[in-house]
Amino acid sequence: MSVSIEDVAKKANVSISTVSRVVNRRNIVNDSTRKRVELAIQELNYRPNVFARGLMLQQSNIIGLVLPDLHGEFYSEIIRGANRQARELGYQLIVSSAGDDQDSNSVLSAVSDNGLVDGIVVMVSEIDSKTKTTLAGVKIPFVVLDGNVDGVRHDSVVIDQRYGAAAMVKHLIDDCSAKRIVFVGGHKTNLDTIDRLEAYRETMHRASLTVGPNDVYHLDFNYETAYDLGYQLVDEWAATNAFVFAANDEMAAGIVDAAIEKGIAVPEKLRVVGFDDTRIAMMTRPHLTTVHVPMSNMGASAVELLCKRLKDPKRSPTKLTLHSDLVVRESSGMQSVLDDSATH
Amino acid sequence: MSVSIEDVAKKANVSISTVSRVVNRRNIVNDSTRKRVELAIQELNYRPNVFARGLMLQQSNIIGLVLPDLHGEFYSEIIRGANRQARELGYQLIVSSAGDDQDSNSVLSAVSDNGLVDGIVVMVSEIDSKTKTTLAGVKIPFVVLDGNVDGVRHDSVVIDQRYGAAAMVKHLIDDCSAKRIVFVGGHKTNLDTIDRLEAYRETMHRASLTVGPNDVYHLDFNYETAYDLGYQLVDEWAATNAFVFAANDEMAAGIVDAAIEKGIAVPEKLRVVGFDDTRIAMMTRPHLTTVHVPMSNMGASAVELLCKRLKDPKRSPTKLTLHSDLVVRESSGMQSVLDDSATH
DNA sequence: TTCTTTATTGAAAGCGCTGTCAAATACGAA
DNA sequence: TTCGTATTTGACAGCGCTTTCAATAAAGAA
Repeated sequence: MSVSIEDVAKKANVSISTVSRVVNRRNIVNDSTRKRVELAIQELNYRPNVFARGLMLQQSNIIGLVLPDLHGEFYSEIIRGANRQARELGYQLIVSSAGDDQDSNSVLSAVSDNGLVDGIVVMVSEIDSKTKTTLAGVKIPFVVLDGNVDGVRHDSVVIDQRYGAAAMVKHLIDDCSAKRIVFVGGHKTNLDTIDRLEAYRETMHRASLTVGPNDVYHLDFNYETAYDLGYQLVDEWAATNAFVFAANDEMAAGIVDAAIEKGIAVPEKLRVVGFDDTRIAMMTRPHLTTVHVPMSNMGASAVELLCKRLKDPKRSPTKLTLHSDLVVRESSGMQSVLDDSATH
Repeated sequence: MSVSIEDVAKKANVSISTVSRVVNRRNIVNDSTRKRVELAIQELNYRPNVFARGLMLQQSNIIGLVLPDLHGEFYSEIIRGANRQARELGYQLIVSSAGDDQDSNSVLSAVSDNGLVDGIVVMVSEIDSKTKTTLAGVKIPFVVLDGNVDGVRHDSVVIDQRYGAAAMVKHLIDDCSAKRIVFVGGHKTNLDTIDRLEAYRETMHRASLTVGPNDVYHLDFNYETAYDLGYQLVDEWAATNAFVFAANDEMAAGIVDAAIEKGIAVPEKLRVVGFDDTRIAMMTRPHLTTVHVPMSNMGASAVELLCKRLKDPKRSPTKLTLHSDLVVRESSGMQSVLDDSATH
């Protein structure tokens, strides 16, 4: 069906070895022969069969990207960054979502065990022992995105979220005179939630502010649930002059909307801030004060790291830390000098 | 390195043929042998090498998804739907963005010519003769998403956007008493823009309303540019009691924000509506009246159609039309009875 | 008993490619 | 002339798998 190396060889009147050499720019092939072969390749529009090649070389130039979900701006940006970087380095990207129907472990092993991909970028939103076992059993290089798996050698790309979260809480306390801050996170076991929550607690503690029993909520990072929660509690929050620190922009937007729905002005009566600095932060009214997370860069860096390891399997495991930064906009109730640059 | 069929054969004390038969559930293998082989497979955690298999079978169970871009909610949802459906049907998905650095044609031929993918879902935002030529040269099955390429046999999934756009314009005229409607679209050559613009013109014409020389703008579907345009024109629009029909939610959000920034209340002083019904439509204040486009479903349907053709190469080309629907929310200035269901 | 028929298994070809090794050729040196 | 040394090319093994075809064993028919 497709044109094979043999067709080219016949057309150029050489052996398949010679064609292979021309294609792979291996040992020197005589100039005139090379030109003949190249012409034949072009005329037949020949492209080496990836399977035959993969079978010989034991590599595919494909890398896998396994995410907890594919939903929303956050993952979209990661995919985008990863895809761009992969192409740049000559790789194809296979995207998988772990959370859908099957558990992440089966997806992971399915992707890694059949030889299709040379390596994997995997993002784990929570690490249980099962995930750990699966990951430990993965025999091809992988880099963990936004997480760390103790006891298993691997590269990783992480965000210094604690810094960003602490900066945010500090901003609310120092610049906006917050006395009470309510934290709305994702699931209790979610890694990002844990980091951000801890930084929040620590910073509160350091400022001698208490975290009350009704000051921490665990939702699921979605707009709708945050809206529902907000709809119930927004009055109380406004009455007690509480600030709301949501662990992502979507939830912040949900709470903002709930407040406005109930006639509570943001930021005048209630201050709400988010996390991630997705496009949502700029599309909600008022614009969200948030913490910038370099999403696209995360994807790209993870791919880059993986490809480096693919090239040099015995380099020592690297942990790349990307920075998160406070972005002050309107929803925290303080028009800052930073605003201009943040608007960009 | 990896465990091969031979390892399994040795362990189970049979020939590789038998192992292959067990794996592929082919001819009946004796029960006791089968169990022995299955045990060996499990113990060794054997998975057939995709390259060897692909080489024999001439198929990979991988399909390609080529999109104009990977940015934002819209494409994110398409990827999500496509990915879910692909997995369900036993396929892997390779995602590529065409627009980034290289032109879509080179991406397309790169993806299709090396045998890696069994078929392609391709979304083209505009069709020039070059794209057409490339597409005509693709030798594997492909389905065109949200577009049609004359003269080339292929399946396609399209949205009846004209219907949705017309319904929107009618809504603005009939329910909201619009006399002037400004259309803000994407590039002039963009297929979606063309469809929506034409439906807009036609519906305006039918209602005996004129489309003035300053009533149509061509931007790029982005929030920022729409914000900028809005910032300049929002006063005039409000003064002339104009409605704004943006060709996607992002641009609508940008215009809404520009208006609010300038102290023009939406929808009281200016009415703005969007298109696509992305999550953005629910996250902007006021919530956007928009046209629902089944994004996730588009991805899923395209994949499904492709897989059907892969199974039965000689079925006649199918054109699947998905429906778009008006979703009335607040930004068009009319609280409708539909609102409840739309909020969902 | 001998011949068919059926169930089960193994041997081996080959998918398209890379890479090793040896063959063929050319050319200058001894 | 004969030999050594590059230079260039082709033959062929084999990557891990599927699949055809033949071999073997088991079981019934004649």
